[in-house]
Formats: sequence, C-alpha cells, structure tokens
Amino acid sequence: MFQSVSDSNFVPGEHSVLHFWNQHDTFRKLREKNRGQKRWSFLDGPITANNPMGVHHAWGRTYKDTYQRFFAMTGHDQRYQNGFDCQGLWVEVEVEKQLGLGTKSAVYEYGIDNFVNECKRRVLKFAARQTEQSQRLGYWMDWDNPDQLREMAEHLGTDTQITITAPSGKTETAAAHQLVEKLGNPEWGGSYFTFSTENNETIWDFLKKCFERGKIYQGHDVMPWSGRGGSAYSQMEIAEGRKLTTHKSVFVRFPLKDRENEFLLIWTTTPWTLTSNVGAAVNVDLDYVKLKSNKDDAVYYFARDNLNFQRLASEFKDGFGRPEWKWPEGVGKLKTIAQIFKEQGGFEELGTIKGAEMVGWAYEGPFDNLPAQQMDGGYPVDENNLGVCGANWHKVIDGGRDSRGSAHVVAGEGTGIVHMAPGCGDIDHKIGTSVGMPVIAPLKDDGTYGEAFGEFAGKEAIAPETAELVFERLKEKGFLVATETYPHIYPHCWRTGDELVFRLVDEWFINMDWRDEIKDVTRQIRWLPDSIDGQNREVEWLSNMGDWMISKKRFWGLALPIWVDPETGDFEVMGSLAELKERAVEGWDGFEGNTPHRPWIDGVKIRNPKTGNLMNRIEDVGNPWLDAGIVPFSTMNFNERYSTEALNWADWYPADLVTECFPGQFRNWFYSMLSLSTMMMFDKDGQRTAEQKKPFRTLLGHRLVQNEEGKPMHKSDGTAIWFEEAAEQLGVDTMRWMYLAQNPATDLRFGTRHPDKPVTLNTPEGPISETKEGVPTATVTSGPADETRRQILIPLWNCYKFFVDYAIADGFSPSDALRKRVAGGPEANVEGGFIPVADRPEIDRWVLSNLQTLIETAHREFADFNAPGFCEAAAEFIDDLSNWYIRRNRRRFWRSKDASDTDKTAAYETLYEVLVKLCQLLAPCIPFLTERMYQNLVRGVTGFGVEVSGETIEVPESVHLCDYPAANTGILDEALNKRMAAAQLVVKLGHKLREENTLRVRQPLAELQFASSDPETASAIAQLADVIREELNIELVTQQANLDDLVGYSYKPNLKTLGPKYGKLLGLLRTKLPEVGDAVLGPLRRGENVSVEINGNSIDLTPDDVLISTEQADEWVCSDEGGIQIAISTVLTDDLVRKGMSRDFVRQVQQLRKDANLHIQDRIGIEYHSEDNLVQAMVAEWGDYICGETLANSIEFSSTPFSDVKSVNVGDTGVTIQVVKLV
RNA sequence: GGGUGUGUAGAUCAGCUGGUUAGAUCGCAGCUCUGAUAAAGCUGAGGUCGGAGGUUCGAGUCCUCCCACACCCA
Repeated sequence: MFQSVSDSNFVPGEHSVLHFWNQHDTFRKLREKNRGQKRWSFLDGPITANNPMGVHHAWGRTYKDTYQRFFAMTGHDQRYQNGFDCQGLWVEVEVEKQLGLGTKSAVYEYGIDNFVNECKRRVLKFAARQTEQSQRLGYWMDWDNPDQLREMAEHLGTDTQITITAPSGKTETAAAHQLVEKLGNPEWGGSYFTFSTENNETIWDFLKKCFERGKIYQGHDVMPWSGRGGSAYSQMEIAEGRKLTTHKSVFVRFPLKDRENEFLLIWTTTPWTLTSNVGAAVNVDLDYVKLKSNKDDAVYYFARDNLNFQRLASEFKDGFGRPEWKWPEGVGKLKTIAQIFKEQGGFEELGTIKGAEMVGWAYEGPFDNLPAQQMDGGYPVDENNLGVCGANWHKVIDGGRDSRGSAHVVAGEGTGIVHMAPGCGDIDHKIGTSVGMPVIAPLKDDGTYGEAFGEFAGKEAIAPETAELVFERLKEKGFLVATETYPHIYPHCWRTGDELVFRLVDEWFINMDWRDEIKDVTRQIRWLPDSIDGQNREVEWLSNMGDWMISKKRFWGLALPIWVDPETGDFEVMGSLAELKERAVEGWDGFEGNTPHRPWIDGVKIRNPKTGNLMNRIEDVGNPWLDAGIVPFSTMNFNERYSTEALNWADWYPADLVTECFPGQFRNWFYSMLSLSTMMMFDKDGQRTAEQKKPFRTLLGHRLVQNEEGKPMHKSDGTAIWFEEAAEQLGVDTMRWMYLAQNPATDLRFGTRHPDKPVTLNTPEGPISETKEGVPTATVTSGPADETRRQILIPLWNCYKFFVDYAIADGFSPSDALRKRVAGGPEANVEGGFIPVADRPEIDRWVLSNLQTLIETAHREFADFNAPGFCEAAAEFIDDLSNWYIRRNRRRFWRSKDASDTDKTAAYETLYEVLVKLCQLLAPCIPFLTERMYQNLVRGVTGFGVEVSGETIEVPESVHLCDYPAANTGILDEALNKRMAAAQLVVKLGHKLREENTLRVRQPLAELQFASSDPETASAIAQLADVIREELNIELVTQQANLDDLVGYSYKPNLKTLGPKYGKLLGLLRTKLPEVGDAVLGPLRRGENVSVEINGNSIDLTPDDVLISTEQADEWVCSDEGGIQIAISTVLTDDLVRKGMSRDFVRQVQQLRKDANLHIQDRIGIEYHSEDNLVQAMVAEWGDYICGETLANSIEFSSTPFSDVKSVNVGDTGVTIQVVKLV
C-alpha cells in the first residue's frame, strides 16, 4: 500500500504539504475537533506590520506555533489569534518617506485624514504580507484572507461599499474604514489590529482609571525639534539626519560673584541658548587652571588640559569619519585657548584647582536682563520651582556621570566648563531638574523666541543673524572672549534638512507611584528561561523606572482621550466613546462613523462642568506600547462590547503563555502589559489579589538571531536574511528545528547572507529573484542548518525510506488494526491483528519501550515550555533508531520472503509503529516532514493532491489531526532500556578495545568475557550476548563471576567518602593506596570491608571508599566502565585468521559489485589470484560462505594475476579479484 | 558611577550542594564499519578553567581584589 520514497526534497515537499492543508482545510478541522474542549490560552504579542518578516521574526513564531500545535494535539480549545501592531511613529516615518512629505505643515496640507488613511493602508498591506509569510512557516493561526486585507486597504478613504467574509464566516458590507476598525473582533475572528476601535477604546478605559486615581499629569520634556517641520524627533530619526555643518561658536566669560575680576570660561556652538543659561557644570575630578590675562588682568578658570589642546586636530587632517565629511573649505585650523590669549596680549598661569572646589560658586549670567531670566519659577513658570529664577540661580554644579559611567563634562573640545540651559538641551534638562534648576524654555513651536525674550522675541533661534545679535550684546557687556567658525556633525531634520534645536515641550505622563502593585503582579508570573532571571529584571526595571510619558506630538496613533480647558488648564479623561458622546457638546456629528483617530476625533468638544468653558482634546497621540499592553483586555472582549457567546473574557484570562524576544521588552511590552493589567484589575476595596491581576501565567523569552559569526544582521548592509530567502533555501522544517533546539537564553547564530550571490528562489507561487519589495534575493548559507539536516532530518527520512523500500519489496502492509492502533482514530488501541508486543524479540520491545520514554519526555518538556529538552531527547531517539535498531535488524528485513516468518513481521510492525508515533511526536516541531511521512505510512499516498481511493478504515486525515501519543506504560520497560544500555556499553567498550589494539572488526576473535559486581547488570548483558557477539564479531561471549584470572586491578581512594573521614591523610592515601595491592584489597571487590596500615595509620575501608579499575593481562585486553569489566581474547588461531580473511574477501567482492553497478539480485562468478597459499586454503574452507554472501555461482583460482586490477588486502595478503556478471 | 551577568578546547556551550585524569557538539587529522543514510563508531591533537591572592586534606566550583566583555539603571 505504500508509495515508493525518493530523496527528501525538503523544500518542494513543504510546498506540497501547504497545498494539501489548504485543499483539505486541515486547520479548520483541527479547530472543530477541539471546539468546546478544555482551553489553553495563548496571547500573541503583536508584530509590527510595517515591513516584511525576516528570519528573526520566525524564532518566536515557531515557538508560538509549536506550543499551540502541541496543546491542540493534546485536545485543547484555543483562540489562535495573531496580532499586528499598527500605530506609531515607525509607520508615520515610512509613510512620510513614501509620500515625500517633508514637514509637519506638509502633512497638514496633505490632510491628516489622508495621511492617517495612508498609515492604515500601509499597515494592512504589510499585515497581508506577513500573513502570507507566516503561513509559509506553517504557522497555524486564524488568519484573515490577505487578499481581503489588500482590498480594504485599496478602498480606504472612499465610501465604496465593500463586502468581506471574515474568518468566522460572517459576511459584512460597509465602507472600508468601517470594516477595518472592527478587524479581529470576537465575532469575526482573524488577527487583532491595534488600530481597531476596540483596542483604542479599551486604552481609554485604562487611562480613565489612571485619571480617577489621580495618576495623569502634564509635564515637560526636552526634545529634538524642527522649527519648520514643527515637530519633535525620535532618536531613531536623528541618527538618520546627521550632517556636517559649521557654526559660529563662541568663548564667553561669566563673571564670578564675590571674586572680583574672576571669570568662568565657557564655550558653545549654539549661541542662542546663552539667553537661557541657568548653570555651569564642571567635572569635579578634573584639574582647572587659574589663568590671568595680560589684557585686563582678568582671571579665567577652565580645564587645565584645554589650554594647549589642539581642537579637531585629527578631523582637520582626516575629516569626520565619512568620505563626504571632509574639513570644509575656507575654514581655518582651530586655535588653542593659549593662542587666543596670546593674541590678546599674553597670559600668566596662577595655579590649578580641582573642579570640586568650584562647585557652588555663583556667577552672573550673560542675559540676566531678559524678563525670562527674572521670572519666578522659570519660564514657563513651574510651580515646583517658585522662589528661584534663572538670574538668581546661576552657579557652578557637578556635571555628574552618564549611564555608562563616563563624566558628562570632560576636557577636550570645550573649556571643561559647560554652560547649562535646561530648556534647550536634553542632558542639560536631565541634570538641571535633578539639582533643582529652574527651566527657561525660549522657543515656540515654530522655532522662534517667545515673548519674554526682549529684543530676541520672534527671532529664529538657528538664524545666523540671531547668533550675531547674541555676539553683539555679549561684546557690549564684556562677556565675549572670542568667536570662531567651528565645523561639526550636527543633527538635521531629515525631512527639511534644517538644523534641529532642542526644545522644551509639554507632554503627558502617568505617575507610576503605584509601581509596587505592579511588582506584586510580576512576582506571580513564571519567567522563562530561568537562567536570565526575568522576574528580577522586570522587578528591577519597575523599581527604577520614571513616570511614563505617554504622549507624542504626531498624527497617527491612539487619540489620547484627554480634554483640556484652555483657560484654567483643568483636564478630564474620557473612558469610552459612549461617555464622550454623552459629554460632547460640539463636533460629535462630524466624528460619528469615523474611527477614533485624528483628525476626526479632534473636533469633538466637551464642557468643563466647573467653568462652563469648552474643553478641547489635546492634539497628542499615545505611546504605542499602550496599544500592545492593552491586548489582554481588548482582544478578549473584556468590556463585553461583543457577544460573550463568541468570546468570554474570563474563560481566556490570564493567558497561559506569552512569548517574545526579550532584550528590550522588559521595559516595553512586558512592562506595559503588566502595568495596564494591574490598573485594569484595580479595585478600590482591594478584593482582587495580585494573582488575579496577572495578565499571563508564563512568559517565555528568547534572545536574538545573529549571523553565523555572532554579529547582528542589518538591513542596511544586506546581511539581514529575509524570511523567504531562508525558507526556500534551507527549508522551514530545518529552520523550525534550529529555533526549537536552541537554548533561548543565548543568541542563535543562524547563518549568513551573501548579498553578492543572487539566487532565484522557488516559492509556492513560482520562482522569484527579488522580494515583493524589490530586494534581490541572495544566497544564504548556514552551518547550523546543514547540521540539523544531516543529523536529524535526513536520518529520520532515511529510517522512513528504509522501511518503505523494504515494505514495498516485501509486500508488507500494516493490518487495519495496526494502523488504527498507531494512528489513532475512532477505535484506537485495538488489540489483535498484529503480533502482540510481548511476543516480539527483545530488541523490538526495547525500541518500543524507548519510544514510550520519549513520549513521556515530550509531554513533560512541552508542558514545561522546554522545546530544547524535547528536541535533544528526540534527536537521541532518532540516532538510536537509525544506528542501533535498524542497523542491528537489517537482516530481518532483507531476508527472503516467507509468509510464516513472524520474526520478520514483528520487525516491520515494530518499525511501522515507531515511525508513525514519531511523526506524531515531532509534528508540532516539524509539521511538514512529518505530514509527508504520515500520509504515506498511514494513508498510503505521497505527493498529495489525490484523494485516497479504497480507504476502508477511518484514520485521521492528517498527522495534525491525530491525538498526541500517550505513553503506554505496559510497553515501557525500564529494565529492558537499562539492559540494552548495558549491552551498548559493552559494544562501545569492545569497539574501543579493538581500535586501541588494532584488531579490526572483520577479524573474528575467540572470546569476550565480562563481569559486573551488579548481578542485574551481569544478567542483562548475558541476555544480550548474541547482540554483542554479532556487533563485535566475537565467537563466544561469556559471563564470569569476575575477571581475576585475566586482568589485574588497580585501586584508588574515593576522595569524596574518605575526605571527611581522614582529612589530611588524603594526600598520603592517594600515593600509597594503589601500592597496597590486590592481595590485601581484593576482598573489597566482593563487598567486604578491609583495614590497612599506611605509615602507621590504620585505615578502615568499605567498598565505597575505593575505586577499582581493571588492567591488562597477557593474551587478553580489557576495559571497564560503569561497573562493567570486559576482556577480549587477542589470540588469533589459524582458523580465526582464515575466517577473518573470508569476511574481507566478501567485503571486497561486495565493493566490486557496487562499483560495477550490479543489482542486488544479479548472480556473479568470481576469479581470484594470490601468491599466498593461505588464500586458497581459506577459499577451500569458506568458498560456500563467500558465494552465499555475494550471490556467486562459482569461485575460481587463477594461476596468473589479472592485469588492470588493483590488488586488495585480504587479511595481510594481497589478492586480485575479478567479478563477472552471469547472464 | 551603581547593579546584574558572563569569562572553560579553534567555535558554541555543559560542568549539580568543592572530590580523583575538566566534558559534549561542531570543526580538524587518522582509523574502522557500511547490501537505507549526505550517516555512524573509535582514536588523536587542542585547555596554566580571565588574572592574583585566600579558605580547605582537596578549588573550574567558595571568599576577596583586579582585568575584560555584555546587559540594565540614574
């Protein structure tokens, strides 16, 4: 009934399996099978739907699929919901590039609605793409139809009515945006999208709860800002926009108060920030020079090392690190500070002091006359800083250190004293607020000075005229020391090309002072892998994190539901759309029917109940980690906005498992989920325990995918491997095994992409030479993948091929009863119709017993989310199956046909059962290969696509519809497993002995004797003496009580037991005990105690105190391990030599047959020539044997050697052999 | 600067509460076996266990200090 098996052809095989699953709707059948059963709840961490998948995404997705498949095969109902992360800056950035929008105003011009629709469109497009890639991985999820996603994307922004059929089968007709906002809802099924209204609205619910507990507040942050772009920048964008430019930089002196004619010397490249100076920072460990200028006898302080420091010396010579960043023409070499003072009339050094001594010195600022400098509490006024203003705060502070431990203030480019403007710089702001500096924020949205800046008001910060004005005023007041043209790399807006400034912006925060509640929840969760101690990492982050900034001045994202009274600053948070509708006094009609995004939501206004004023929604959008953090609630119908028939939240919360790549997520997704869950489950009465608040029970983290050298893969240099490149070159089963077998705590060295070697990939949709995004596909090599195939998949396939080849040749077909028994189905576990296991030979029972052990391991390790543990055991089993069971039993399969040969039938039935069960066990890991094997083994088809005809018994249609094997403890025979292990150990020792003594295995030896002090082991080996005889080619295997006559013994002290008893004597024991000898210590081997005198000390020894090993004796070689001793006779009688020669002869003839491409059944005639009479003598004795083994009809001696035939060794003798095929 | 972790063969990693000659896999060299196998088996080369002290009869393992790297934090 079996179809013949070709080579493994992994990749095309996977394509045909995908086709098979589609045709047979296998996944739907699996879900139906488990519907209503006990639940297992997996919660997917959303993948960013902004780009196609790379191989790094596939690791986590393999875990997700494998565990879901395991729990499906063990009969669990599941949700199978994938998630897409949809909102946030990363999408905006790509869309801006795509549309060529340079500035914020360009977005306004384009229309926020159009822009937001474009963002949605991009997300849908890549969601469709990632869906298709995931399906190729074999990832079974409740996927949306990718074509429908694309159709919706296309019609966004129009009122065209379109019709979709959701994965649940529900059909819906509406405008695209109205369908899109409902994607993933419990009644439709399909992936969740974080841009859905449900997701956004549930975040509103969360924020409302925060608001009610008084945790929402408005604060400030200093952000890189583009004046013309009118928007803030992320670090990611800054990295893209760095450019070489020149600035007028300036040396300025700040007069010290209480120190007449003494000055701090500072330097800056951003003169406009001097208006907002508040402090000056030094490095407390640095030496500062006290220098008197001859010009006006003024005394200056600055870092001693800077006096003669050649600023930008290497840049002047070599440029700034990129070819296009050469030293600008027309810009002179920079002067040293010493030069500057020399030019101004010379100077005199008065001494040196430590920075620490300067801390606290008060000074006079350069623009203290500006209203902003004099405003109480800074500008804008901060109520926490009342009582101080810029002008009265100026003093020297300790610059401190950054997160890497290096000082913020160093000698070098500047003066070692840094002017601090906490309203104009990121680091200034951080340091400033930590020491209580008032903040002066000069710039408005458009990058110009605010009202309180006198003559600067309305001037653009980055305009060169502004710098000139600053210099002029400094000069007038005697602050200016020198100016210069200074080239440096400076962040620019990648959209407009303008220089960025740092600007204080209003942001919204969640006060995280309830962190202890979150920590308690964190401690309820199991964090895997153990070795990285995720729980502590998370708790530590929670202990140290600051308040959570949740706002961003952008367009695409969660509309923060905060409404502000512009007059009083009062604000309120709306907890749902229903609440908003009730409170809305304006703009609801314009909003209704749209998604709660900008711009549609922006027009809705409510009234401040206290003042009666209209309140406006703040324009900010939310932090995207809110989107991902709310999913334990939003995706599971927490607020019951959908029918609880479709999905009942309490049934699925908390999730049993979440899994994600962990670096970074401790403060992103894990953090947001824990925080949101803790707040969502908060109750005033404290009735809910931390246990009940946890959003998931177990978290499984894994590290990163790297290239084969262990370096990160980058898109930019072409080393990042696209998913399809790996899938179609390495095969996804191979990839999955690599991911699953990998220790999740360490990086996976996946493989290497060779961008210079293009390749055409054969995908299920046909050949491609570039990805859908137009990237040429390149060759991927991978040592680990090769190893996986060589050691796991190919041996597995060959075991299967071996079985099928011989079964076809022999006409073996499993009985219906056997098929049912192993595949499962309606009447599984039937008895009869095959040879009872108890009646099969020991080696059959052994492999079946081992199989039961593997089944138990599988259940244990999968339930413990330890895929590597299972993979290791499975690999060992495959190895045992291939290199012990099959190799040992080959003769049982190929001997001639005989219907009454029950031993042969037992072999087939055993191997059949093992292979099918192994498929089922491995199906969650390598779903494709196992499906192919299963289809042939159980359903008698290969290639698929064809319905099986004549199918008379009911067996599961797919390996994935089988129940996961349950261990049959009746077959599990621990004692047998141990016995075989003992025999394998003897064989191993025997091979080692033969190797060490150059006794080749084809040379038969007379005898092997073995002994073990453990009677069970000894009898175990005795029972398997035949196996040992055959494997080692030894005539006689005998058990002995001991090997005393053949071997010597050596004795060593067991330090572990003797150490505590004899302490210092141990050194002596180590040298002396081996000298005591067998005569005294022999009784130990019989389990008796012995007392010895060593250097006058009486030592009592029990058998446990001494380690005994064996040593060689004449004519025998011996070895021991694990309490087993063996000895092999090395005496070669003439009989044995001739017998060995006959085996050599056979082997050589077989090789000749193979070389001549003869068929297994071809008959031959043999002629040979040798100068040595011994060969003829051997043939006379063993000719029949040789002929029988080689299917020869005759074996003739030729008195003349053959020309053109290479002499081969038979024993120690050279022989030429010729083989003639008989017709 | 503080915290956490890591440092063992050419590479990747094991090494439990201190115990004898420090292991595995891959790679390399040689040999063996092979009528499914791109396999498998065996042997070998390759290690001052990051360094220095200390505790102990005994330290890769425990303690102290130092060095390097990684991650986290302000």
